[in-house]
Amino acid sequence: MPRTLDKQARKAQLAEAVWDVITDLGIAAVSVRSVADRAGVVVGSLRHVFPTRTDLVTFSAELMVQRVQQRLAATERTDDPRVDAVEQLRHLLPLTEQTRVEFEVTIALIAESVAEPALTEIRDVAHADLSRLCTELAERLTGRPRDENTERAGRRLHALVDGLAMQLLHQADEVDGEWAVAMVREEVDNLYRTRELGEH
Amino acid sequence: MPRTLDKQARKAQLAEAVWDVITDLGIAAVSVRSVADRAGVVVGSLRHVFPTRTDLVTFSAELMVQRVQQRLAATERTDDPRVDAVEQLRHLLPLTEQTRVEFEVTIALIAESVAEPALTEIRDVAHADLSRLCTELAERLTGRPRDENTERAGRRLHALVDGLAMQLLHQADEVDGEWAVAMVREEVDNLYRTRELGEH
DNA sequence: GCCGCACTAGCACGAGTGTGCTAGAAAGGG
DNA sequence: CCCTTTCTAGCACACTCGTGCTAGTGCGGC
Repeated sequence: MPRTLDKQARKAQLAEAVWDVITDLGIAAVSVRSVADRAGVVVGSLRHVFPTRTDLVTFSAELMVQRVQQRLAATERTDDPRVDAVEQLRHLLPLTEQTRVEFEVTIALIAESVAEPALTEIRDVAHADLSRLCTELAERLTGRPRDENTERAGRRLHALVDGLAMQLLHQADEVDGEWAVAMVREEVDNLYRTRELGEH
Repeated sequence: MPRTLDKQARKAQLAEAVWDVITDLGIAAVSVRSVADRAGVVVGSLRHVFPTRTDLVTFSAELMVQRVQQRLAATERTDDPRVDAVEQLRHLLPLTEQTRVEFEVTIALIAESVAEPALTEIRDVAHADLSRLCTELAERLTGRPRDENTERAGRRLHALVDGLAMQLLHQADEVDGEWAVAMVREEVDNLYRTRELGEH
């Protein structure tokens, strides 16, 4: 086998360049040339890994979803389901530089998905996963099996987190966003309280 | 004065063509040519009204915000603040073809605003207006003057509506979305209940 | 009538786009 | 050593883009 490079690392490097361009110049500025420049690579090399622009942007979308899910899975568990829930949901809010980038990129990809069918599927899967997570959290918090109540609670939690994310995006970077976390905690505590009600 | 056309109507016609293109092909496909084609007008005519692309898209953003606010203002009042609140908030959810278009366009404009500073301002103003509406609704529902409690309730309401909108967008067109309205109603009823608590 | 301006129609240019293609460089296996 | 395969580098083509510009067209006012 002749000279071979770490293809996964190269792909990740290019995907990160895509995110850079999106946050700096917007999704419209994402072209094979701009991304190659940003990654410090010539167009030919980029196209050796991603033959078309669609390949490039769909991969960066997939990697983004994957990264978020890894982070979600990596939050360690405690014996208090409330703490766990808040800790996981916190990772979905644009509170840090990283999560802020993630959210901006997500918005851009949603906007682009009208023209790029492959993105629609990625987005749908990610959304369904998030929805499932929220429902599971609701089950764990209330201590009840899945029924229409826990499902509704899960959807509500999901909506709250998405809406708070939207609001944090409109808020300047330096302003503190812990009020949003407090609001999530409140919702989580409310769900937990119904469990205590049932146990009594 | 030589031959003169209704400039406002022409601008609106072109703005609607912009929305059409966004929902069909995505924001990336919005060009002076595609929009002129969609509106059944030659590029020269479009450019007589909107000299640059930026003028075109900022105006369509402004018109969109204006339309939504007109509809909000046009919802007639009853003597029950709960009914009023739900009726107004319903207009912010992508439940009909029209509101669905509005939401998709909003997403597209958010994505584009990274590259187009004028859009950022429009978006910020619209978001602040919506935030104010939600706070006012919270005040009216609880029957309390503005304080940190009603403000938090307003933010919560706002987040819920935005999040539900996001979820409805991911839901196929034909599926019923009244569950989201029910969730809004639930939240509104909860706020109203704290008023009864205070009155007792 | 006919003058003047709002409007229509479209050409032209330079820049940027995605992608097909080819030629060279580099590195591991024989 | 050389040979094969991966990767790099870049040219070329057809196309779209925004915008500057000019020539025509038709209507309202005099």
